[in-house]
Amino acid sequence: MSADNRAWTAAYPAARHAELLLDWYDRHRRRLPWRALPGEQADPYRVWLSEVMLQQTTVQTVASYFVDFTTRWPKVGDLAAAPLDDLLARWAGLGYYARARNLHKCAQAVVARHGGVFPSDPEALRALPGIGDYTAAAIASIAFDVSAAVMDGNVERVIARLFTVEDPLPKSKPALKALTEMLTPLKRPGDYAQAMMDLGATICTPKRPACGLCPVRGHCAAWVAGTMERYPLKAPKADKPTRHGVCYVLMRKDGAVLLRKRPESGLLGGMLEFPGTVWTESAPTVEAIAAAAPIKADWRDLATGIRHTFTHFHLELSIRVAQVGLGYPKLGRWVAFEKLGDVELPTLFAKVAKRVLKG
DNA sequence: AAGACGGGGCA
DNA sequence: TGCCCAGTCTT
Repeated sequence: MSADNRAWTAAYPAARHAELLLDWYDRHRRRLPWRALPGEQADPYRVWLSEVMLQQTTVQTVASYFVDFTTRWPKVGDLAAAPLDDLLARWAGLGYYARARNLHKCAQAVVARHGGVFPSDPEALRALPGIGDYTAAAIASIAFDVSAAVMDGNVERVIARLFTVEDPLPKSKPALKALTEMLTPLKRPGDYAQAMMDLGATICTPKRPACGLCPVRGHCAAWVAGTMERYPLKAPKADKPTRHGVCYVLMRKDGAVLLRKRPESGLLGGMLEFPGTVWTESAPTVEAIAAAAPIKADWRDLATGIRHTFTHFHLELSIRVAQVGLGYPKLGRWVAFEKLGDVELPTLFAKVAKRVLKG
């Protein structure tokens, strides 16, 4: 850290910063389905559910899922009692399906370990499935008024700019966390955390931040220097390989298609898929393609397949289609084509279905 | 410490 | 179309 940086940090007016931010939040707070009204106590169940959904996922995407979940399962005990497959079906499209499996485990643990009441202690929360540092601090501060430092990607960016942190992420995380702890107030810690995240999402954006609207720009080292977009610095990322595969869409006479269940853990764990080859970096051999067919049939190759990008690889998936009569109950799970939206089908395979429909 | 793990938004 | 975004768990 530079001498300038140390001096700025040592002299930082943390109390004034929190005051300005909370005042801005009171005037501009976003109305979101999971937020309590001003002055009302937040429901820990709703805070937990929303925070898990918001991991790696935008507010816009989460909103409708949150309403659906809380309508269907109003209390944590309702979620704990639901079959996992029902939960996965409603989660389909949100991604990171381990979150849904852990959501179910966590609901059951809250019932079993805590009598159906969420604990307020960040350490106890942190011990529950699917709750890490971020979510534990978010629940403790938002639902229980515990002064815990909440740091997500938005907060990391805001802090890196306020203090012109020169170390790249993820190496800088401990320093950013220490600065967040220094700034988090004892009063209204939950509103402070939500204010920082709102600021990062709406004003202190990755590109072209709207500093003219920022309540704390006068206390922002990057704004003073005019170098906002330089922060946060990041370590270079590895490039993604491309994998290839073939999948089979077997259409039954009555309009149902054949699906099978993926293994409970790993990529798209516990979700449904169209049968097919494994996905490999070298294109699958003719033998491997033939061996992956669910039955011998007159398979027709679609002219264009699907390209889909996962976190760590691209996938090019070719599609083969065939028709059969009724029967074949043992082959897998038959689902009516128009009911594919109601089952635990990840977006990748929803794209495959859509492509088949278009020919 | 590094890699696994989706899908949506935006240029 | 291609690039960016970013919590938790596992190894």
